[in-house]
Amino acid sequence: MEPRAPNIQLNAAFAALSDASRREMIRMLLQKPRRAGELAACVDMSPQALSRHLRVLRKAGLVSEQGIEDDARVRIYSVHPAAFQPVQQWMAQVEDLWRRQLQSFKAYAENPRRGRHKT
Amino acid sequence: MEPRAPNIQLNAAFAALSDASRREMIRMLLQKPRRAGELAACVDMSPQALSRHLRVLRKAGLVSEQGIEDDARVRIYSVHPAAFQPVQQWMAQVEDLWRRQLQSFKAYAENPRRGRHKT
DNA sequence: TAATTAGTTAACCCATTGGTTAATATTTAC
DNA sequence: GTAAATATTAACCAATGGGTTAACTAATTA
Repeated sequence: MEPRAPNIQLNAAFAALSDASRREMIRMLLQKPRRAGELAACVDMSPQALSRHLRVLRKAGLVSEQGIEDDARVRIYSVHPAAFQPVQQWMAQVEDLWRRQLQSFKAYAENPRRGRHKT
Repeated sequence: MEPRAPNIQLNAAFAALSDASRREMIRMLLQKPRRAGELAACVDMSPQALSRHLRVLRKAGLVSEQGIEDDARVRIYSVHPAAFQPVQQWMAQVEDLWRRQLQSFKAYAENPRRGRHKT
C-alpha cells in the first residue's frame, strides 16, 4: 500500500465544490431531488452549461441520477451524501491536528523552558 | 447586501484543497510552521512548483507567511485555521440539510417511484 | 568581490475547465 | 407524420492551472 494514495475522488469532490453554482445546485438537490430543468430555474444558466456542471457533480460522486419510468428525457438528480464523507473526514483531520497544535502551544505557554517556540 | 454573494473566498478555499500536494503541505504545516524548503522535502517537487502551490494556499487564505528577522530569504509558513471555517460551515450546512430531509429521502429511496436505480 | 544558498517571479507550454452554438435523442402536442 | 419540449453530447474557443526553465532578489560564505 502506498503511503501516498492519489485520492482522486477527494480531489474531484473538492474541485466540484469550488464552484458557487454547483454548491447552489447541491443545496437545491438537498431540499429535494429535482430534474435538470428545475435546477436551471435556480442557477440561471443554459441547459448545456448546467448539464456540464451536473456531469462534474456526478463524476465527483456527489450527486446521482435516476431515470424515471416513461420519459427517457428526464432524469432525477439527488445528492449522494456518502461522497461528502471523505471531505468531512479530511476536514476533521485538519481540525484535530490543529487542536493538538493548540495544546502544544498551550503547554509551551505554561512551561516555556521546555522547547523553543516561535509564536 | 446582495442575497447572492459570489463567495470568492469559499471558491478559492475549496479549489486550493482540491490538490493532493497542497493538502499534504497543509498537514505538514499543521504539525508545525515550516519554511518552503522543509515542505519541498516532503512533497518532492521543484522549488518553483512548490512556491506556486504556496501562493495558491496563501491567496485562499489557508496559510500565512511570516518573515524572520535577519534573513529576508526565508519565510515561515503556517496554517491560518480561521480560513477553514467557511468550508466547515458549508459542510455543516450540507450535513444539516441532509439530516432534515433524511426522512423524505429515505421514503423516496425505499419506495422509488420507479425501479431503475443507477446508484 | 564572487559564489553559493534560499526562495520567488517571469515567460512559456500544454492540458483542463467552462461557456457557446449546433447537432442529437426521446416524449408530448398537433 | 411534423413540430415543440426536455435534456444531453459534440465541436469549438477563451481562460485558467500547473509544470518547466530562466531570471531575479537577498543573505551567507569563501
